[in-house]
Amino acid sequence: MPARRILHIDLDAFFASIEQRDHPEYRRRPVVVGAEPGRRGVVAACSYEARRYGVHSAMPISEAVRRLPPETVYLRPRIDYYACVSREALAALGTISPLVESASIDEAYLDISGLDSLFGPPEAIGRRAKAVIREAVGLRASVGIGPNRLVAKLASDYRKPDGLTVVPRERVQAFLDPLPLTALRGVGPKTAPRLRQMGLRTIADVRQVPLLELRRRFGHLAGTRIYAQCRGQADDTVEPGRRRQSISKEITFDSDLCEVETLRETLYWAAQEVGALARRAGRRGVSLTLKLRLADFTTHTLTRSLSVPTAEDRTLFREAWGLYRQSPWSGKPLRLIGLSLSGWDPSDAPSAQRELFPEAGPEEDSKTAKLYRALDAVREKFGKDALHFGVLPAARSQSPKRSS
DNA sequence: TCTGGGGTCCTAGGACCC
DNA sequence: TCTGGGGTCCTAGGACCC
Repeated sequence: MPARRILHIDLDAFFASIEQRDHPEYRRRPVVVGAEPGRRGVVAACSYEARRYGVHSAMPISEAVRRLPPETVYLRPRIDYYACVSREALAALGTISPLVESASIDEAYLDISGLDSLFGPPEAIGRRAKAVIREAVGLRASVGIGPNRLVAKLASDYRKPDGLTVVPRERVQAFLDPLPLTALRGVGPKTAPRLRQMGLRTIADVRQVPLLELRRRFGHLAGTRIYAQCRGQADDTVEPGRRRQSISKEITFDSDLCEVETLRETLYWAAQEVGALARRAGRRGVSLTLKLRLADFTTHTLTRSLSVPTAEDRTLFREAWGLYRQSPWSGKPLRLIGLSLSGWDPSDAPSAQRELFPEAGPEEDSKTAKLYRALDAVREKFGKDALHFGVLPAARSQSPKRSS
């Protein structure tokens, strides 16, 4: 197997940048996309102007409001629209390599092994990736190139926004060594303090710890993975066809809720949403998980294996409601309720699916994106309630079960 | 500070079977 | 009246990521 070369591309401040692209008047102003100020929730994304005030994604919206100046623009996310833009960008990357894997709505990995003869050295391929994104969707991106996914990802993080970093194989250890240990994949808010307590700060420090010691402290797999990553060893494969393992819908109430009828309606709404998404993906699942978060933020899940795979709203609701009623938390005030479907029926073969439920192609996405922009223009001109598409389906119209 | 919503993957215990 | 060992499935919880 010849050595691989992986490119990671990350669209800078994705949600906020799309809004600034579409609304010139938002440019050079702090833009926050996320929860509505005054309600429960967090920042989903923010512009670089907002980051200057110490605001970052996942920060409670209340804290962001405290820090940001009055000219800040607060927007609710338009995820479906951003997903269209994401697919347009992904399609553009397909002109560089056929091996493109979407890692999230704003990131992708490309296998660019052996493309030098076509496009030149890695730097040239990196510049080309940024250029095709710019041309296709008018957004800036940061690119990292390395011998595997870990190094490519850390390289794209290295210089932002609009960065390009290439780490050749022989420079990997020197690149990794000074980075903080939180750069390791799988080292988060729980594991990082435990490593720091061992007197470790950087990846070079963690590299001094023996394999068995890491396994003993963090478990076999996690320990093995930390050990390998410190040495620049990581997954170097790109899987273009990865499909999701589960489909879920959840909602946090504005204030904790224990009113049974509202809970029932919310759960029915969630079942409809999950069912519709599953049917659109051509999937039926056998594993249904109900998620409950109590007033004190403790979270519980209850799973039921169904006898027959399903994507049917009423079945999903019936089973989920049954789980809720027999759970020890039934009747307690809830902060969040959610529903998830997984365990896909293997007979729902992806090939058959694509015929039944074609994924939106680049053309449809570009058309949809244009439609969104046209609708926005109308709203801007005639007010945001100018577009009203008749009667909403009953359960959906009740969907924002956020008690005020 | 007071903590969204969408996911992935891992661990561990118990049931069950041979 | 004492009780192995291994494999697999199911379930709950937890850590992490964007």
